[in-house]
Amino acid sequence: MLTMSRFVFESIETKNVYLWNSLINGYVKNHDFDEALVLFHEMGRRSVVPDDYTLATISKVCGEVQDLGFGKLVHGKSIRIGFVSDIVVGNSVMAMYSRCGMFVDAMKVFDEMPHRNVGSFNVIISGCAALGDCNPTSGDDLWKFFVRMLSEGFKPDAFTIASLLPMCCAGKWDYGRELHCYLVKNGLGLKMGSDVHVGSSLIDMYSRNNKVFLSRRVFDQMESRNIYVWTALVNGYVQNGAPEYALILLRDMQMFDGIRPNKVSLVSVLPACSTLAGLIGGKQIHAFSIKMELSNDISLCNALIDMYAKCGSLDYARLVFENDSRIKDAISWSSMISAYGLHGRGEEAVIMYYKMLDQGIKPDIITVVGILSACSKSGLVDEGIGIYNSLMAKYEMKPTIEICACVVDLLGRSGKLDQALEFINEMPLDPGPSVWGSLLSASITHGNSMTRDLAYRRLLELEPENPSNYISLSNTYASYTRWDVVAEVRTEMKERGLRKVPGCSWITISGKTHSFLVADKAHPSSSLIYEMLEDLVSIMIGEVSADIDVLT
DNA sequence: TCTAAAGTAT
Repeated sequence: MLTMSRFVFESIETKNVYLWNSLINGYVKNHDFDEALVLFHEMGRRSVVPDDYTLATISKVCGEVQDLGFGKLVHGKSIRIGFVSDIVVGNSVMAMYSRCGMFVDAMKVFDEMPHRNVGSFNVIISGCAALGDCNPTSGDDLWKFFVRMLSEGFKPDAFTIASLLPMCCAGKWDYGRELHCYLVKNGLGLKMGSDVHVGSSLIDMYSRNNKVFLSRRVFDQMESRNIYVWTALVNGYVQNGAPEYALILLRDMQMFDGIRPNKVSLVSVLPACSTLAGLIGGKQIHAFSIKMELSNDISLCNALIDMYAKCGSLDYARLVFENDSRIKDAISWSSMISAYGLHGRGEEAVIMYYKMLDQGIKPDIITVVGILSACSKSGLVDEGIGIYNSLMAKYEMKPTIEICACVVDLLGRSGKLDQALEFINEMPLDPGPSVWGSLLSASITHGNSMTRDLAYRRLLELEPENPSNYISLSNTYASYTRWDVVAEVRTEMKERGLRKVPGCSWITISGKTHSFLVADKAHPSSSLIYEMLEDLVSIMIGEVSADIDVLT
């Protein structure tokens, strides 16, 4: 179609600005931004003066390709030609600055606009939301900006609400339901026009607030769904601990809507396979990605490495890392380091870590957590501490609470509880539950009642509503037959109305899933299972010379 | 002509 347009365009001798605009627009619609820019230059060479339509479109293109330099030139041209007071040109210029990471300049344009429309506010709101913080004007927050929009008589539309929804996160903004309400009352999106943008934003908002049943309700109410909507719900189920529903949904999107999962859908669903420890499901996703010719995609490979490692197959994880992912980023290396750590192969994790540095890839916080926990699990205390110190010195990395918890775990696990406590006292951040939790489990392992009781005290202060802390405390005293303390703790829990959902583990054999609670004897093969467990424990504590045949 | 959506690594 576009080549036809081009043919007609070339055949006309005197081309006015409208002709140029429509051809440029054609390329933009086809995402051929480079060709649109080439045409704009050509237009300039032929001394055709751009109008408001041209400038708005080209500004957008500069934003899309993140060419700030040229974007500024277009902004200047708009000022010279006198279109800068045009609302759409102004909005477009703001969007360009915002997409090029110059939010402050976008705000400046906004402040200087003589006239605005809803879109002007929307550009600022979405740009600000993309930054992840709420600071459109100094001292003002995004909500105040939204209130300003209302007070100036502008009516929020579906764009406005869809940009505000991602800011509604537990602990940040609690306006999610109100915004949803506004949409319903004003007939924006959903049932009326089945707006897939609004729908996927709502689904995502409810999922992030741990209300996936509300995500589902939004999903069911929609009249039509696209891949964004389906994937948002798949991800919602994965993030909310319902991996089986995520897998069902992946099938349904193809069966009912004929929508093929893309790379984002597959990356979203892979952690579901890990949670279910379903190597077969994970392999099916892998096979599907090969069919879709996505198997060399970096983010998909990273998700596959993680899935294989968590499903127990270090070999497959390594194969994907070595053969499939041709380009490797920090996530690829971090995933592989964590994979070795997870399998108790600390030395190999350390080798990977140094290889990563050799490749010139900068470790991030996730890498550090991965390598430190790998060292910890394998008892490589000196290596771990060495890496920690070099990172803080060489890379000027600031320790996070997670990294500190890893260091405490590293020292504590190997019995250096005094050093761990010293580290906690000297760490630059307030030690949180994860830090005290690490000290606690190390203290229990090594039988140090002093650090243990200190950790319990801190944990109960920090999270008086977390039932796990009380259960752990009760179990500890039960092991000393201090039933008086146990009763006291249980009473405290009851008074606070706390209940702990018992943990369980499961395994799927030939399509049948067997699940087990603590001290569970309900399984028909229970006695056989416990016999095997005893054998395994004997091997681990070295009473029996390790004979691998016993295990296979 | 401008403005909006889904993802992976502790």
